[in-house]
Amino acid sequence: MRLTTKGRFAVTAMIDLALRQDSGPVTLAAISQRQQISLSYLEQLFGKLRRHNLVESTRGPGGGYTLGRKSTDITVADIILSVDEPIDATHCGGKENCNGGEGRCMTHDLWASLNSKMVDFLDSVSLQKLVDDQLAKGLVVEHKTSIKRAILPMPVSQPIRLKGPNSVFDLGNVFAKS
Amino acid sequence: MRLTTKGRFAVTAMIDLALRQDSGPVTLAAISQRQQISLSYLEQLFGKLRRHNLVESTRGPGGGYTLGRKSTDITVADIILSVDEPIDATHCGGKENCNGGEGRCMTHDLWASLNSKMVDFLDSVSLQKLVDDQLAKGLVVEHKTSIKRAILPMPVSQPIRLKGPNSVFDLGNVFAKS
DNA sequence: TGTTAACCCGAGTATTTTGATCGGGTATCG
DNA sequence: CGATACCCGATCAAAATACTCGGGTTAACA
Repeated sequence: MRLTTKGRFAVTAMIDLALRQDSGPVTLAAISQRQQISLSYLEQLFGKLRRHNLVESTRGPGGGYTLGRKSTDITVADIILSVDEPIDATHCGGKENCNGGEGRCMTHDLWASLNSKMVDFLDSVSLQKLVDDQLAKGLVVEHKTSIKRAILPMPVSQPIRLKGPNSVFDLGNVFAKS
Repeated sequence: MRLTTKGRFAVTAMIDLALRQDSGPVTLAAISQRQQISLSYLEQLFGKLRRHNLVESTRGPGGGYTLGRKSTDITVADIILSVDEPIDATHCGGKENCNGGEGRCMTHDLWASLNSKMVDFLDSVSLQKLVDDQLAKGLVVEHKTSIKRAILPMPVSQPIRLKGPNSVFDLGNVFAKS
């Protein structure tokens, strides 16, 4: 399990999607605008999310993405594991001198257990929970105004890269009550 | 909060230290050998750990590191936050268009709360707990054989880089019980 | 039928982080 | 003094991150 902004972007996008999918498929272009995430980057992330069945896609005009299953059945762990695709690397690679004599490489089971606890935790938070949190905080969702196909030119606001791989979780209020 | 192998290295090294500090200061060279982490990298990590008062250093021959406080009073969160030194970056940097109209940037409080839950969790696991886990798993600690200063030449086994930034948490058994 | 909206996808890029190396310090024990 | 060990900064290769580009394919609609 890895925690980076990559996962954060994915979770943010999924919340945006969950908030709006009732009025039909949501386009990545729309999410890109609202959440200030580059369109192409979203495409990469949603490619993974789709391959993990967390979202379904509809092609062609009026298309977009919808959730692959109920938002109560999608967890933060699902999302993060989909995009991070970590797969192993235990530094000792499960190889030779991992077990011998002087008890080296405590790393293996140590992190396996700590990691599984992390996953358990993130698995206990559903997408719906996060959506509810947002709604509780007063976020107002504008539903698409009636018509299937709104032909607004959409003045493309380019998401600006603030800093490079800012693989960072906000730590501003670590000790604040959630 | 970020979870990478950097934090894992730090935690691993701290466990090693906690396991052996009773017989006096533990040298980084020794940890480097046992845990297969490059000496210079350890120096960087322990520099940060020392600045955060998690460890104390003794210079000169016979010197090394000891814990800065009881292992029951050091948590995994302490260690990871020390070396990762993340500090912010909310993509919108708390700047302008974060609040306006259509409720953009849910990211802020969303991740603040999720993050603080993560920290709460990692803060609930003490270094002593991890040490106990290791001991329970049958790890045997060889204490330094009596004398203060053992003058063994220490055949320097170079830690081999297996792959680059393998910033990865083992995911082998995500669904295994801890 | 053709245009257009949208997904799709792989190749390529700049920046940052990672993990390590090097080269020099400084404190301290004997 | 001299060895041990902490200290520290500069530098580096490899990788991951965040993003761009350029071209697809699918499908609604006129």
